Amino acid sequence: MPGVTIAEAADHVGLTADTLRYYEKDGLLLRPVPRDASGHRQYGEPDLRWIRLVTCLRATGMPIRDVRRYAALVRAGEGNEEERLALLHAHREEVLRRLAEVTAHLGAIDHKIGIYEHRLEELDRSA
Amino acid sequence: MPGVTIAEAADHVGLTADTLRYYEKDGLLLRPVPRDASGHRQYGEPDLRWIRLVTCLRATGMPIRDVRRYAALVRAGEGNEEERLALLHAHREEVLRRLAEVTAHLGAIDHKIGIYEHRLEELDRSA
DNA sequence: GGTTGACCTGGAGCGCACTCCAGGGGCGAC
DNA sequence: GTCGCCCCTGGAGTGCGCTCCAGGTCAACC
Repeated sequence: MPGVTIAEAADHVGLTADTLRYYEKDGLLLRPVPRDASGHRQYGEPDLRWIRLVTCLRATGMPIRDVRRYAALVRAGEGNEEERLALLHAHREEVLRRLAEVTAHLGAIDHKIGIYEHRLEELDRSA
Repeated sequence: MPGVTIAEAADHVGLTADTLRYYEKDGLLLRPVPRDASGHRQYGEPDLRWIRLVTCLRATGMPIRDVRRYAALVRAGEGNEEERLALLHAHREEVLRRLAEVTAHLGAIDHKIGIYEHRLEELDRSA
């Protein structure tokens, strides 16, 4: 048994079967997922590993089209490592930028929360 | 001059005029923005302050519908502070959850970057 | 008084990332 | 052999959050 079904794969990586088919059709995977005799997909460990990396990229906000570009680079084989690295670096910078932005805005919200808490305390005391 | 034009307001808060109109129509603001004699919107300082808070909420990923709920609470006036606070708290928790998730996934990507950097160094040395 | 430019409205359109569906095939259990 | 279940495909539909557009008003400037 060299692979798992799409339902099992979905379960392992935390996506739905529909999403896995969509990713494959959209060129996000390194190869067409192998099939068994009746045409059902059989995900091997390498497929799952790659999909887990894809979910890391997606979960950090990389757009589908960039994942596709990255997959294309890996698919093209050795020799473009600089390009892959540049893509990952650019993404990393973008993620850090967004983390900083969210953190800053969260600070403002925390401030607001503090104000409400203070106000409610006052009400409590005066009650 | 008790207010600024929509273009100026958009500029101040970092949104577009279209988005400001959309927010207003969608119930994200505390009140219909006041108009001048010819029907043009005039944003006052309170409007701008509120919109800045809205952008904080949006920038941290709060869905439009939750911003609308929050706006409705504030519009309803005093007496529902606990509810507002609960909403903000829930959002805060959600943001922290997402920050942690992104940070974790970013770690995996950093690891990948490290691998490529190492590999490229090796290539350099052997060249 | 004609032109320009900013604003108005209602509503259509768009990009993204899925998500769902109809219609059909294969296979093991009873 | 038929029931139930999982899988297949191509394509349509969905939700979100804007973004754009046509057609019109108004004030200012030349």
